[in-house]
Amino acid sequence: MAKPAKTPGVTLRNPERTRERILFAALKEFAMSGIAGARVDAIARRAAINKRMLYHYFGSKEGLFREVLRLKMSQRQAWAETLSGDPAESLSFWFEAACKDTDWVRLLEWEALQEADQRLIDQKERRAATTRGLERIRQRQVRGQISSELDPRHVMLTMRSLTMFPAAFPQLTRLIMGRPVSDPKFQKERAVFLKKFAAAFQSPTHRISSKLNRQSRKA
Amino acid sequence: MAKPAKTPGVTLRNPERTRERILFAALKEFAMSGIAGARVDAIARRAAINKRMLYHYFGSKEGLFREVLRLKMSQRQAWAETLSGDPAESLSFWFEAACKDTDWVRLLEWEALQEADQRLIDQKERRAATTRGLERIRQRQVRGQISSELDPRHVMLTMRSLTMFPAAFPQLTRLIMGRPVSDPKFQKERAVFLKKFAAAFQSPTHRISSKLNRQSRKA
DNA sequence: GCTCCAAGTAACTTGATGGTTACTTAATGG
DNA sequence: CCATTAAGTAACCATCAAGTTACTTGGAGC
Repeated sequence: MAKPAKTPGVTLRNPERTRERILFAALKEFAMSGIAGARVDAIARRAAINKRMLYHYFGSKEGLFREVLRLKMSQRQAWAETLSGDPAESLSFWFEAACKDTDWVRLLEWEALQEADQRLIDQKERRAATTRGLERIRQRQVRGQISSELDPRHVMLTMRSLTMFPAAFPQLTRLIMGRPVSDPKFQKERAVFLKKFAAAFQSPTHRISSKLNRQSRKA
Repeated sequence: MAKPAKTPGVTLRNPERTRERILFAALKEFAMSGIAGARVDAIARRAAINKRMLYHYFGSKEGLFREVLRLKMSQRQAWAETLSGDPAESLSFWFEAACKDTDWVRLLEWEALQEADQRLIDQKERRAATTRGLERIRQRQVRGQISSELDPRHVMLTMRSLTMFPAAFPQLTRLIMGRPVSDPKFQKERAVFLKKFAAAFQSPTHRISSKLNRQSRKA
């Protein structure tokens, strides 16, 4: 009997599915507790697999963490390349993205904290992605969407700061804003603010003319 | 024999000194490894005291963490009240402060990550301090140093973002800037950038006039 | 059907770690 | 002096958690 293939998805043994389950469960646990705080047993329980399989596929807790970070990173990067636009749009867009994908922000935060100032996990690809990002900023400078007076690296660092900070420090944000970061009202309000604030990246001349236009229209 | 008081500082038993040693050691260990990652034995070793004393004074690891946070917080707040000034100055100032006192940034980061969205540690005092900070921003708005069009809360959140982010995410900063956060060259450069960038907080009219002046002078 | 390997399981080991017990000793005040 | 209390020590323990051992079983190819 050649068997009807393997009745896809209903076989008892299913390495890929198991791997994915582990990765997804690990993402959640690592985002929640970090690499030191996460419990291997908890990951196994959440993934509904035997703990041994985790070592089978990933060797160690650290190995698993690396793989989780790598996976999430590649997902995001593939996704990030697609969009471009003026700072006003991308600022608020990335801010909202950070609020929605707090797992990612937290993963980066855990990475920041453990950092035994050793080599980064996917250093090479991350460098490449960063370079591409800087290039996109330069293009926008040419197009006049961003002031050419500003160093692209500083622009990028500034944008990252503005978009990620609230999700990274929810307790401070709440203290300042009086609302939890998860509150849609806060997110909306902040997005609006960032759109206005994005003018800071525009070249002085652009900014002046647009402001003057808007004001003269009113008058 | 009435004994020469207690030959201050050289007595064998010295509760205050012990307490301080523990707190200082704990600050270091907690900043380095977080609450879950820090080893009580490591704290005891670093403080050169017996582990038992730690429990004698602080009850538990968490209790110790709370006390450390509280102490550091009160130190900083007392210190923060002193200075005021225009955004250009305070932005770069607080940025440099964050780079220098990474322990503090990391402590806040650990707090952000553990946050079982429970009540904050020194909530009351922190709320009060935040309110005072917002008040100072309003004063600067009145004085015209900050645009009155901007919501003080958003201004504050933005300033915090800009000043703390690099110290909070050294790995990202390094990726973007090509230099470690600890590099004085980076710090200087960023401080200069922030001084320029602080113009974003000034009211449009102010900005326009100053820009126009500068440009017309050239022309 | 049979073999063989990867997928999967349960129970165990080993070491670390937060917290404790049971004790000693310095200072203080009457 | 002496009693009492707080500071300090060393050895211990229960627990928890990462990683392993030793085993079973599904399924693909022959």
